[in-house]
Amino acid sequence: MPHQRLIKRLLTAGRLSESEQKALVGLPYAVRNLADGDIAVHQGERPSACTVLMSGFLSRQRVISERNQISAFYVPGDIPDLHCLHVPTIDHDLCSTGPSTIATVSHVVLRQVLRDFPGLTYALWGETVIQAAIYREWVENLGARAALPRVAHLLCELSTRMQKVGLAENGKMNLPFTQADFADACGLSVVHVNRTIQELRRRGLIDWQSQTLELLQRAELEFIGDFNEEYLH
Amino acid sequence: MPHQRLIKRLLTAGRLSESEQKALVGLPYAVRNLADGDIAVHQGERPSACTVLMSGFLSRQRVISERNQISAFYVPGDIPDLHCLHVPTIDHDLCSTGPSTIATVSHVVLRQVLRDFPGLTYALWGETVIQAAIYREWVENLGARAALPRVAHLLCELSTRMQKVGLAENGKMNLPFTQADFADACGLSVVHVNRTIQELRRRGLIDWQSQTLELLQRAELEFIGDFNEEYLH
DNA sequence: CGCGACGTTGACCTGCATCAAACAGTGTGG
DNA sequence: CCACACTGTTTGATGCAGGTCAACGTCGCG
Repeated sequence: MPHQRLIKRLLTAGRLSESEQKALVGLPYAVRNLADGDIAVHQGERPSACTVLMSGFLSRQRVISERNQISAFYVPGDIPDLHCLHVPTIDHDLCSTGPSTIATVSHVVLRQVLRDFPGLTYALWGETVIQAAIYREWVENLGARAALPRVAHLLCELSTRMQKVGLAENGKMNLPFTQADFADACGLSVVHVNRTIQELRRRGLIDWQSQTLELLQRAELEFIGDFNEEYLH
Repeated sequence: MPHQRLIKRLLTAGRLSESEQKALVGLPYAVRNLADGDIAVHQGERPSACTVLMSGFLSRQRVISERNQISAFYVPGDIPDLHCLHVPTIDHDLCSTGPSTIATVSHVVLRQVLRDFPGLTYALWGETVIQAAIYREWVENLGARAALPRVAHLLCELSTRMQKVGLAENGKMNLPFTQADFADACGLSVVHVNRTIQELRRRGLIDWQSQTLELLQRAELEFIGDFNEEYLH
């Protein structure tokens, strides 16, 4: 299995033994490069392998009442279709935002390793637990927050997750998302997202241009977005 | 561990072996009865046991920007704080809606059994996977649907989940929820939920009075709410 | 009988959607 | 090197779904 980000996280989170680490690292995988807009996994597919995002971004999306709703963003190290080990079909598209690289790990092989190393099963379960916590936050974000805090919260979340895999420094990172992506994720219109972002800029909270996002005043953003990073640990 | 609903579901879903079943059934637990509004687990707690809902309903809630946002409903057989095996603190209140009965199973004991029976670990991971799928649906529901389909979708989900644990027949079930609960879950105001429900009644789709909900025209409700029950399997 | 929780109704208001058009940046072909 | 097409951002005008406020109805309960 592709090491780097994922493994690093599992190591800190799951406290894997030597042999478990080796088994994980030794998993065979195939690499695939995706261009912006490419779909890694299609809605309705019954994948026979798990996808590990190695670089770039994927978004989980589906058309709901004529809107394209994004229900998750994935950063390097994430395994967006991990749940397919349990549930045969995936009911969303996993779409590359900007270019990305993914690794696929066969279910059959992975299942065998999980049987041999129960500690790995537990660790991957932990990954699902974190993803679930993120969904919960999104539910609250969409259900209870107005546009400005909603966008602020999402910015904080992305920044924190990128930081955790070493892809952001001081809240500065490369983000190939368009405002339309944010609109789809936040359940807002493009126009309103645009105005919201301008407001954040006007207040001197963010600098976002040419695919580079910088959070200029983290604390203030967290305050506005009512953000507490604990759920991401 | 308390049998009934939960075990039945795990058995069908996870294909447990004889010994795993026995281990699960043999888990010691304590029972607690809750009244309407009682809080089973408080936000910020670091529970040392998992909660299995045996009868009644729990809702996961937290105050977000001065609104009480509900991010999940739990029906008998669910384990609302299962993730606390992985993450120490729970960041929501688990609140009883109507009277309910819960069983608590010590983390220490549970962890030991999971070590001894890896198949159980896998099966409980599957529970987390389903919960995550439900969150995803809620994200989409809140992000993309107007009030009427949003409420319709939630009704369909609750009905299906109740049916799966044998607590609904022909879409008829006991539901102690108030319209305010639905408002908190759907991110709508009480007033608007009221009008939405009246619209559903007017169309002859539901009958909901004195804590009894009946879906009169399942197919039409599913159509309106764009509901597909597959994610609950 | 009175109180409190819940449901219902009407009037009014607003945050965000929608529509439309212009602008800026970037890649492509002639 | 320019014309243009295309994608993404920005701005303005207008509309509406759903929020808010306020009051009343209704039922169960101490």
